[in-house]
Amino acid sequence: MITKKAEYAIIILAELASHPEGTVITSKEIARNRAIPSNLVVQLLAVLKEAGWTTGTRGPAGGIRLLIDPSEINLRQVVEKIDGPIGITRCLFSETPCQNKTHCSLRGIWARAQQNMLSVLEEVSIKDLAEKAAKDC
Amino acid sequence: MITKKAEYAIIILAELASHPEGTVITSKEIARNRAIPSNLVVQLLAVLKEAGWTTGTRGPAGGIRLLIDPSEINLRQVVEKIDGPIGITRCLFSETPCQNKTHCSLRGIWARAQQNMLSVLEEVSIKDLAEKAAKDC
DNA sequence: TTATAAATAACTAGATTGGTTATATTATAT
DNA sequence: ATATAATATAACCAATCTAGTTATTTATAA
Repeated sequence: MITKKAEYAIIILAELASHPEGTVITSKEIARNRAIPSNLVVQLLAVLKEAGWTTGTRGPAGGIRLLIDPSEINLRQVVEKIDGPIGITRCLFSETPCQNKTHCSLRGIWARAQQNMLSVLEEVSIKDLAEKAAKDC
Repeated sequence: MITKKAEYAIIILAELASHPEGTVITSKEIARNRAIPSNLVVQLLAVLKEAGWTTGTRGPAGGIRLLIDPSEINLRQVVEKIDGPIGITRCLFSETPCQNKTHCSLRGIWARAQQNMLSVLEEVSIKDLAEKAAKDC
């Protein structure tokens, strides 16, 4: 399952993308605007920073800003950065397929099902999402 | 995530489907043939029976057999019978979409991704799987 | 130098997963 | 009849994962 943390990370990036370039926003503002527990925002920003997507300046008037073009990050990338590799079954995590003949046939089906799902997430960028949200309201 | 139990249930049904009609196979034989813990096979058969897909006769010379045409059961049905409703995110389980504007936009994307995955599982029946496995070996 | 903000790290309750263990029930071969 | 082979049912458990919380440290603008 895609975790709530991954979903939060996407929302955080969308929030950052929807802010004017050159300006910063504090982690607390993000938390308030999006109703995410403040400490979780901080925790997730650490990972987003490690990915090279965001950066923060400390102290008064400090805050977070995007480092990259939001059209360059897709949802799959964010989910995998937060949750690690995606696998709809445990089977798809193991390197070697198992011996069982039915099981091996299943592996291909799981892989196809998963790829169908991932292709949707790959198609949608943070920018798409931020624009879509703005249009909805 | 689709659990190992659901995967086992699919394998059990495929094993049953690959046996000559009219004959039975014991739960222990299924366990041995497919390398599934024997007690888990029993546990899962209880659910498959409840679904109306299998039945068992007790006593010596007893065993399990399919009650329905294996082309009539698809993988999604089995997974949902064992694991309950499938949801790639927690969001898709809640009835009402949340207030957050980005979040609500996300919901539709999750739903599309999930449906793309499920359609693969819906396309494949237990019969398909049993035949595919036989051909592979 | 002090308030403010990010950054880092460690901890936790509750749920889920993948089983195991124990016991009951039933049908049939002898 | 009765021992036995088989299904059936229920309760339990350790390990892992999830969604957080708590505490501490570091940097910087005023």
